[in-house]
Amino acid sequence: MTQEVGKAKREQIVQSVANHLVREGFTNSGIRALAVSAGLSDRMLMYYFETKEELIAEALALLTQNMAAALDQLLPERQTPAAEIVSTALASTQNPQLQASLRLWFEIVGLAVRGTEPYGQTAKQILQDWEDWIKRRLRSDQRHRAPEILAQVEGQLLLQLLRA
Amino acid sequence: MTQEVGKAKREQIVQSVANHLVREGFTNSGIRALAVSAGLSDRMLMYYFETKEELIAEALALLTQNMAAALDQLLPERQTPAAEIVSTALASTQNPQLQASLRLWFEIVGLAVRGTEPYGQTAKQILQDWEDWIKRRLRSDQRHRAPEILAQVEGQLLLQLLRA
DNA sequence: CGCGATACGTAGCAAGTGCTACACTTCGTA
DNA sequence: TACGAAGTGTAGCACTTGCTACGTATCGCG
Repeated sequence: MTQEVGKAKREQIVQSVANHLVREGFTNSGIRALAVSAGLSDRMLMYYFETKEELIAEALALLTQNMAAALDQLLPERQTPAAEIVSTALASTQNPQLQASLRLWFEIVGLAVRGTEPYGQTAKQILQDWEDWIKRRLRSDQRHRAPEILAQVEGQLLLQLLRA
Repeated sequence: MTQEVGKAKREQIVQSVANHLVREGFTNSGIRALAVSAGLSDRMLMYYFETKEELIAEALALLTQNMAAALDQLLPERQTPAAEIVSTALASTQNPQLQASLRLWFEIVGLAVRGTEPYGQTAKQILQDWEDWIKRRLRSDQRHRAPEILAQVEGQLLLQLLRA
């Protein structure tokens, strides 16, 4: 079971690993590369985390939170027409930081479709966050359109990233 | 450079590898596993193909063709309202064979967003095939909507596969 | 002081990766 | 029938993967 020791250090490591994942993606993210990014030895990584999967899961959870927060900053929470929600979401590819996160998102999707954890759960959570974000900006009588709008956003983002 | 020998055998190997990829995805698709699926030794795989990348690229090219053919069978080539195009495309997740191909597609996307070849080129090609498929079914005055419809389809497929 | 928990370095293992060296047979053709 | 190309088996290399064994330094606390 996971130890309760070195909480502050753990959190700092998780933050470093999250940054690494956004920058590099999942290729070249072995424990040695992650350890370098976090400024310690791979030996220490396995000291603070029982398995690599545990480490990745925590980093992804952190990124999920950050992503949700970034979304909220993107557009104030008020009644907004669907078209504006879509165009605002699409504009996020202009921001290099957000674009890197989106690349990572589609990598997670690629892993999640095979059902491998923790990617499946992470993907569902992120999708839910997107949908909630959209719902909070739609007029109440429009909320049922959220999934359709989400699909439009995801599809357009995919096209934008692949056609770059 | 690639040799011109054993063309028939090569094609049969490529077919086997393509089937393997659809079934298994890219994880557990090392040359040894691919060799077993193709019914020969990994040694022979490297005899017919200079690198693994060459083999994968050819298998993906074959799958791209097959996918385009499968799409054409899905809906006859005639003027069709956008909504029907979308719903027909979405119904493809009901067919297990097509669903497996779609999973692979999103895996390819995950690799392509980092620009790693041959996935980037393959992804662009498949996207183009989808778009052409849609265009051929739209009234001429509706063709400009093809990218938007494609986005809707891709987004809905993503949601369907992830929420399963 | 002494002792146990926390923290860390060095080295390495077992399995898997793409790929290769070398020896051998089988075969079509001249 | 001889000879070179095509085809194949056995073994292994160099490297990366996640993870571990073992020893030691440091620290708070009784």
